[in-house]
Amino acid sequence: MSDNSNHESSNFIRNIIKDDVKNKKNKSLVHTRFPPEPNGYLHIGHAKSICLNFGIADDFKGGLCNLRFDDTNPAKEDPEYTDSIQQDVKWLGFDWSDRLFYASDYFEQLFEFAKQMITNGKAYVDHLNADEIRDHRGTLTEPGKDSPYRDRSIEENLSLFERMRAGDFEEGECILRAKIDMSSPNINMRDPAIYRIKKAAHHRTGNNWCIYPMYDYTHCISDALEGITHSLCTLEFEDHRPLYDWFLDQLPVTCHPQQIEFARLNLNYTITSKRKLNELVVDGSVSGWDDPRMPTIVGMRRRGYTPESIRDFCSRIGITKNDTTIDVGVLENCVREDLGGRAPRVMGVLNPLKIVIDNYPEDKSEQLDIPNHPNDPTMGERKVPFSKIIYIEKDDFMEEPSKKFFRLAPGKEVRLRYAYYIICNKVVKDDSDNILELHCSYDPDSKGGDSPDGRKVKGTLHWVSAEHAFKTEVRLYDRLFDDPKPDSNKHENGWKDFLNSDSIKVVKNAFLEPSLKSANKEDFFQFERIGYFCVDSKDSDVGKPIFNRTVSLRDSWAKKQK
RNA sequence: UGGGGUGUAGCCAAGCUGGUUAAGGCACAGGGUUUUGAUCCCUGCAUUCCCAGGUUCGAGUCCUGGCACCCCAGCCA
Repeated sequence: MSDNSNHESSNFIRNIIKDDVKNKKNKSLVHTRFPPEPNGYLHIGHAKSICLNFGIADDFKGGLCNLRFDDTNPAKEDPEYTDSIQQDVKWLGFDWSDRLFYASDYFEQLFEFAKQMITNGKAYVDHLNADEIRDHRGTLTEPGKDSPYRDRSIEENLSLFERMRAGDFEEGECILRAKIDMSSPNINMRDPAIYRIKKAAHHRTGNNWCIYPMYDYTHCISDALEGITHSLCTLEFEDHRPLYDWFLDQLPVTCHPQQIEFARLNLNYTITSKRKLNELVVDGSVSGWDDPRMPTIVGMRRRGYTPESIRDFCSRIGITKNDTTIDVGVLENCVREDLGGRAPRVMGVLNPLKIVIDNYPEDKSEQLDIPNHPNDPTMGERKVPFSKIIYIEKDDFMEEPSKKFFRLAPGKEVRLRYAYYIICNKVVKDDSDNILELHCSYDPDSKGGDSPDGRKVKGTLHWVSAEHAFKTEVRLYDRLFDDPKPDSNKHENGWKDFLNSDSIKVVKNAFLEPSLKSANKEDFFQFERIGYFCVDSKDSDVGKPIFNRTVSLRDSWAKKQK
């Protein structure tokens, strides 16, 4: 199996950690965490973070990585997501062992810490409403103003905060805020909210709470409580770092993790925004979070991407603070490379053209022994039936070929892969000039695809015996968007205008070699000369697999045609 | 116009405390092998590191000054 994930190239975060280990910081321990909010499905951008966090833990002796759900907003979170996230991380090949945590596990502790902050004069209950708070916050260039409630006594704050917990106030009536500095040039430091009232049931704590802690307050404490050494997050949290450090400095925690930020993943022709992906699901643009066109982990899995290929991708793109956009071609190349080495080869005709081999006996058929992989004999062979009537791909025939076309044409000889040489003698058409079938003759001496006289044929075509063909549905997927930046452009009607109308083409009756009838869900193959396909995990039945195209083969001929 | 970041090829990205011909991958272009126009294998692809000055025997790496782009004004994360 190909797997480069253990041979990460250096990046600035690894370098920092390497130094920390060398300098015996944190007793030379490395402990990271992957902290998703369970409010949606994981996507390729999360894979980058997962590979970074778990990858680093794997690379350093004794390193650990926790899985922690950042579940502080009951309005948006759901067990559907905690389940899928765990499956996805596992499927990607990572293991959090017994270290599965929830921020909600810390609610009681978080509450106690908040009371301590009040006691220390570092937090207060503010009765300004949301609009007033915004007005008091100031702007990017102007300082904010203190709330009139900022100097309430410790006793009053304590009692008010207890009453918030007890449910004495309505949502929006008041919040607990940190008392820092309303004139800080960093807006995050202008007395940020710590607790807000939300009378909503939480997926784990039920109705135990009607106040919920905010991210900035919860995250750093959760990290500290778990003994995290390096807290890796994306760039937009960079100016939250002073707050992260401030909270930990106020509290009696013995661990103070180092937050390090890196750039999130952007892919061209792709959208990675939970909100927008959700919109596609809700409005029916795709069939669900696991639609094979989605950049979600479940979607990519169903499309035929392997964990190995995704990990390889993540290691190739690197980790920096540069705001960059990766070419999806890199991703596609990663699956091709992985599957190229280990996908069994098979033959299937998607767009059939009938061929009658005139000199092949009427009722004869034979079982040819065909290797499952041209470059890897250990993958064995299979039997593929051959007979008088076969199908080839329509594109593989041209009545009036250009000089560079070396597939089948009238009077031309080609090889049927692993079978025989055939030569085209006659083109049969209907009244409106459509080609109905081709009549060819074969060379019995060329069995297997070689002729004893050593004559060369340039073209080799895949084929399927008509009477033996297994007919099933094949789906040809393409990019979901046809614009490289569907996200950023201010197109009149928004990003959905860039949805690619050809992102799925369904071939209802593809003609596949019969061995494919017994393929199982998630099995992958290379359909020779076409691309990589996998058995759809949802819509397939035993004996009736349906195939999804993961990615096409590189096609320099098609490229030349343009 | 406040604060925080980033600028190395078409797209990513190494480049440790300044030292030699500026890694590697993707893409692209040529050539070879080939029973997949696939794979594989060669070869080419930044006199130059956002720009301008400066320090130095020597700068992508240090200094100064510009410029460009990204993020921040949720009781979201």
